Amino acid sequence: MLDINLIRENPEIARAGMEKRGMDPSPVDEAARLDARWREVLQEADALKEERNRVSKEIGKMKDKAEREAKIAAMREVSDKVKSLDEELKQLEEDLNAVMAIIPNIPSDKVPDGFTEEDNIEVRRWGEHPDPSKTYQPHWDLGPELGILDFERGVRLAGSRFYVLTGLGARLQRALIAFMLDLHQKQGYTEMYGPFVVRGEILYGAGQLPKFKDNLYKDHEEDLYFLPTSEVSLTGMHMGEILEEEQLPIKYTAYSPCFRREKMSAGRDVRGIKRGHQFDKVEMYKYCLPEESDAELDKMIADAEETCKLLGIPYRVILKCAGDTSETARISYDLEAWAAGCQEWLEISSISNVGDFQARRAMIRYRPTQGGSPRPLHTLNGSGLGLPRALIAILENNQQPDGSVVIPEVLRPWMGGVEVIKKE
RNA sequence: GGAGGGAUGGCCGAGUGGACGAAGGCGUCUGUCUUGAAAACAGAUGUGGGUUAAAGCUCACCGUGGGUUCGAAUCCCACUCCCUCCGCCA
Repeated sequence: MLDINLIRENPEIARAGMEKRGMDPSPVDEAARLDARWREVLQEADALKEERNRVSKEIGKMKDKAEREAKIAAMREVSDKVKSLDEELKQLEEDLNAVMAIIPNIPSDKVPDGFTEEDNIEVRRWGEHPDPSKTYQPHWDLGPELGILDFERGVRLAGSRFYVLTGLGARLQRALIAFMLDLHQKQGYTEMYGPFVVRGEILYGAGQLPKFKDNLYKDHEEDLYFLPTSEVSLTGMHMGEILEEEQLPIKYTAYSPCFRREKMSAGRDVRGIKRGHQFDKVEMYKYCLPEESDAELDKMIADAEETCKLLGIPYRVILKCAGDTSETARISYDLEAWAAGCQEWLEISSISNVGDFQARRAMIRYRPTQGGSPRPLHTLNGSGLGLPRALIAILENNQQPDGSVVIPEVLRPWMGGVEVIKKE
């Protein structure tokens, strides 16, 4: 949610932001129009309420019966007018909120122009690629051969885009989760574990609703949705709160499964475990002062990179172009892991500075130490990392000529002495 | 699932139709006093919106949403959450 004052005073900035993303900027004008009308009606209603409040107090003290009755009759009329104006206001507010909810965040100046992946910029690379002269099996062949991945049973249980990790496959994923959570704690994040379902208002605050309604799983009778990412619950954690400046920055890490209907990517990435309806993720999240969010973003990118480095996953850092940046973000960097089997770069982490966009929407503010009224703070989120794609990178890149897979050193404490996953 | 009790400001807590944005206490801040601190005393101390150059004026907010009324923290309805007891259950 943008600041309504921006729409009032500098609508051209919001318009330019939408245009940079390749969107039609007319919602900005619509918002400005609704807001102007809203203020007009509000002033009218407030004036009548002032009169009603004032006269009603007088009525309470009146002795003269006739005069009293006359005033009551007059105020009855005023009240009727107030009622109809309030209804109009409510409608205007709903309309305005609906429009404001679809206006995206303004991309930072650092975000390159462009609308597709082609326009993203590679910032840097790290790591040795597996020998390109050799062939590596994609994980959808390798996994079942090693007996650690079962697609048929996933489909039996829940349909397409579901799979089962079996034996050492499940254990490897658990090792990754434990490793990442421990690492993020060392990096200064507090581990959180919360509900995997949340109320609609929490999703709204995080900017998932109304836009991604069709991508969410929902309980059939309660107002509860399955998390599409724990970013949602980490945003909701302090919804409506006023934090003290001294508390900032707050840094959280959380593991959760993520549930996505993937309606918008029907038919894409259907092979393997790259894009399931359910996947696990370890998330990093920060609440910080506005003036510190750029520096905190750089640190978070470094934290995600460290995760890849320790796992020995070769990656590149991508700065996303305006059209490819998520609507809640001012700027997003992706870490893409090289997967030697399917021969592609896989988005393994996406790290964003959201600015005050979610904070404004979720009403998360801080009180400056200097005093003064509460201000919206900044939030950042990043995956650290997505589990299926980390698994893919490890399985495919660490393949040996005999088809076995070497387990990264850092994961072995959780693998019960297993160093290599071999065919039985 | 059944029965009952409750939700008020940073916290505790009073308030059952008009002088209540809300007593009192705690906390916090400022001042007086003091070498300094404590104590005591005095004052201040919510959030959001509109308007305004500013001061100010004004509207809304007592869990949420509706309703009754000239007027609602207070009365009515629905919902949410919390607590206690009973039942059931991982």
